[in-house]
Amino acid sequence: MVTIKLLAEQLHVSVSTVSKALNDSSEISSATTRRVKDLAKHYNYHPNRTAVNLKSSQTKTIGVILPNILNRFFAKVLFGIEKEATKKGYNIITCISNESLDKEKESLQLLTHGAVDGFIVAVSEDTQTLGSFDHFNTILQQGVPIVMFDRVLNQVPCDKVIIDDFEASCKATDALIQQNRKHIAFITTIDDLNIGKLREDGYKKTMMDAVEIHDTSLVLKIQGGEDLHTRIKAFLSNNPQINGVVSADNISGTTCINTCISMGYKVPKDIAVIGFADETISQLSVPKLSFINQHAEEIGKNSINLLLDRLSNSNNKEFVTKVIPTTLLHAQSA
Amino acid sequence: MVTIKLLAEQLHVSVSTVSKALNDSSEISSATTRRVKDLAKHYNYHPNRTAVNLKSSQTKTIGVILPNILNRFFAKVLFGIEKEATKKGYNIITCISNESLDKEKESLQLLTHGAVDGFIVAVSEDTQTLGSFDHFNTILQQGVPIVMFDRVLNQVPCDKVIIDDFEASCKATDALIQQNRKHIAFITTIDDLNIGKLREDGYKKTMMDAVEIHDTSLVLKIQGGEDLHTRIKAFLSNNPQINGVVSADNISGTTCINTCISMGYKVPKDIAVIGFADETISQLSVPKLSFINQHAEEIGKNSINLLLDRLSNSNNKEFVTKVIPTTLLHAQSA
DNA sequence: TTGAAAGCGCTAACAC
DNA sequence: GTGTTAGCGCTTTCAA
Repeated sequence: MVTIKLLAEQLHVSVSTVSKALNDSSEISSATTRRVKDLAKHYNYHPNRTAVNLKSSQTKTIGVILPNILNRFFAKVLFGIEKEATKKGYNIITCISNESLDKEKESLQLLTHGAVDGFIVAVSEDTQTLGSFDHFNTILQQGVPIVMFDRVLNQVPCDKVIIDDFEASCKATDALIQQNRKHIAFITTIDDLNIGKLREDGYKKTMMDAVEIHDTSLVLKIQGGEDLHTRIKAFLSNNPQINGVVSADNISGTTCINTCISMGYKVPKDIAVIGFADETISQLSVPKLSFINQHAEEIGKNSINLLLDRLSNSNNKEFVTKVIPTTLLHAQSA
Repeated sequence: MVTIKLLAEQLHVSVSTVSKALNDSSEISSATTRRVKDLAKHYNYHPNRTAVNLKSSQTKTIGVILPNILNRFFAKVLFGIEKEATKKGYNIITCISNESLDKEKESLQLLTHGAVDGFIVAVSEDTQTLGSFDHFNTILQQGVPIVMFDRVLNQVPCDKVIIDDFEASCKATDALIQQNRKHIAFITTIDDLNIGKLREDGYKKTMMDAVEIHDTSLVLKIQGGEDLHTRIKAFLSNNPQINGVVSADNISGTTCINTCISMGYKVPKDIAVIGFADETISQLSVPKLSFINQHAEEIGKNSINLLLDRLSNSNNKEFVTKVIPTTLLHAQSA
């Protein structure tokens, strides 16, 4: 490894001269600066990150804790975070909690002590179910900032980035109602998450408020491990009056369309479907799924910018909760 | 931040005593060790990672450079890497090259100088197209080990983890031939990647070798940005003799099934489809896609283990290329 | 059994 | 304009 010391020896100057020259200090003559930089280039010298980190007590890296990287939404948020982080000169350490509270705690612990400058996290299912939040507050008290996104904990005082799940679901349901559909079902595989409940509430509220409907019984809750197609098919068979579906997660909408088609329904004529998804998922069905776009990349970008803000302004601003607007995109299924 | 120094002062002992006690050195009396550990727990002391890193000149973190995290295959490999890394006490810094050579170079550069102990990378499309590889060899010469997976560069002497794309494609094609299908098409969206070419070669070889077939003209190459459904529909219309399809990537198989269904074909009766995918993707069509499973998680696990091996055995073993066997999984589309 | 001191690579007061 | 020195938090030799 080539160090400042080596350069100093070769040039018969002191390490501080080299350091200053490398950092374009005005104290150093331009001649010396040139010599130093030339030699540095020649040796392909780059400052040792660890040493710089220790000296500056910051790492220029952010810990990102995700419940599940195989979920396209989280992958996309990560993409957004990485992109913006790189632009701002930060690296990201990714930890996957796999929906487990213990893994989440462990990752926080491990990274807290000097490995990262702050955290971006979407809490695990476990954490949300168990209502556990002490581990976050401990970190916060040590002065390490956290930004939570999507799955957030109200009991933790920190910056947050969310979408208005309730409103988005209202929007989807209402779009179906506007098409004069009266038998609208709600399908969810995320009943155990807060955002799942919010989306269900949005659906129910909209249905209750609609003229001549008031029917909120058409709710299908599917647990992990169950076969989507089988459950949906049975559900549709048992409720032949259904002519619209709101899907709360990012895969059941697609499966719903495919199931409808396989059962001989025309989509959207007989049954219209709206899901929470994105352009890519939309393309996976024929007809293409109409969807609520959550702008996952935007969520990632906002999360890291909120964090970097907090990192640079040590002054204690009020914590903010940023709501990223959703968009209803009419593809072909509604 | 609570440091060893603070503990030492509180206990009226030296920092070295504290350090040794914390590390269970036999030099220190059990009484002192206890006192130190108790106070450490009381203060929730944990060693500063950066300082330990600087001292030990290792970071216990691995740089992972991926072309595209939105591709499910890479997300899954990352999942496998993270899981195994955590088990072995390593963290991972994730960089996304976004298929760009420049970003790939930049990430390597930035992390090389003391930020990570080694790299796991799948090279970008750019890199492969341009045949650029100096940036890897530079890193290697500095003694930082690299493991390449899936998209590998023959010109770079390092450990590699791949699947036998040629063989996998042969296997898929042959399965269709065994069903007495003679008009088998090949659909690809990854024509510009080596693995894409290998899969095409496997298909062609198998077709040429089959009795009474020798027809390898039914190849559909789709570029990024084009609409899959539209292209596939036109292709199938123009070639009504097609009764089998091998899809080279992990989305066109699904779209192909949906397109077939929408055109009134029975799947697999009229047209059978096999893609490169996994259980989750398979579920997105009705009928479910039969697929070549690449065991992405396994690839991740093997990659990091190869890297950690290389990290611990500084002895220069021969570089290995590990081939992870694929599995043909018959779901419902073939 | 404990402590002093050096050093990992770097930066930045402070001297010269 | 350049050099000396201390110190970031830790480990580890060596001395006591």
